[in-house]
Amino acid sequence: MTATGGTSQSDGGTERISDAEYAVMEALWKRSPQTAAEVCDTVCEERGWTMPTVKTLLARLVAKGALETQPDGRRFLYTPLIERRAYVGTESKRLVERLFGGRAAPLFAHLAENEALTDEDIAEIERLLRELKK
Amino acid sequence: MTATGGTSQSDGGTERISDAEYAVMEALWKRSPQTAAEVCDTVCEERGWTMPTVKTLLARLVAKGALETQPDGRRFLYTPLIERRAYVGTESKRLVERLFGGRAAPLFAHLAENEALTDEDIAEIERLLRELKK
DNA sequence: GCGTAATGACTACATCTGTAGTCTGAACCT
DNA sequence: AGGTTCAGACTACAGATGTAGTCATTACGC
Repeated sequence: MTATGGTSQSDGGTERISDAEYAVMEALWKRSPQTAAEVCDTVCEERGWTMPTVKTLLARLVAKGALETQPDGRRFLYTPLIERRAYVGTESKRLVERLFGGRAAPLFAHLAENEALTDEDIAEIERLLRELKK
Repeated sequence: MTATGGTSQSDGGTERISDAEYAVMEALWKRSPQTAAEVCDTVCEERGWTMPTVKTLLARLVAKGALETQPDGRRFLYTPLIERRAYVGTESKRLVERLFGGRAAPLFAHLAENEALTDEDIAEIERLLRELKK
């Protein structure tokens, strides 16, 4: 289960989560279970969507195995079946594989060159490097 | 001009370069100008494509403004109009924006946690950090 | 000069994605 | 019990993407 493409990832599926679907997942990673209406309250204004869109995306995510449903009266409560950290890790690695031949340092170099690193980032990365060397 | 999505990037277009298109761009970043046949020699076996596929992708990239053509007899020589480093930088930043709220350190943390960093990567990152602090 | 082959132009079709509309039935409310 | 509303199920459609086929023209080779 990965986003936006066609590479095999997990759970026997070849689907990825698209950008729009990801927005829905984010809402549910932040707080779940939620109903479709609640998800819409969270994302519709910000994304300019209406309920039909959210319902479609939810249904697709269920079909992809990314969400599970619990009946709650006449509606469903939606819950993620994949962890955000897993998804984020997969997407990160995919980018590194695709654009940097699997090596993280060139990615880092690009971010550094484009001033995408704050002082805080740098401090934190240094800390992580120290831990890595243990 | 960015890949796989719908966000505005440069040259007045809203198109992104898809995965398949990216493979074609990679061939031309490595060596250009090239004819369609030459590109196919480079990518067709590895990707399991045939000439019509390559020709379509080339035409789409031209339409997207990512490639330019020089007539050479009855065929074109294709040349990238965007630099690999620009594209790679854009995609890197996009991932960071999308999944990490614009902060690079969490991305780094994810890669580190998933053992995506080699000793060489670490050494190189440390070197880059030293330069950044100058 | 003639025949051939290469290649761009154009088309095809399936799938995915983005966004939304319609309908029906059952839960909900009075 | 009856009326209403909500939400899932289903549909729609456009654009993007992946992969490939067909055709016509002209460059190329002999």
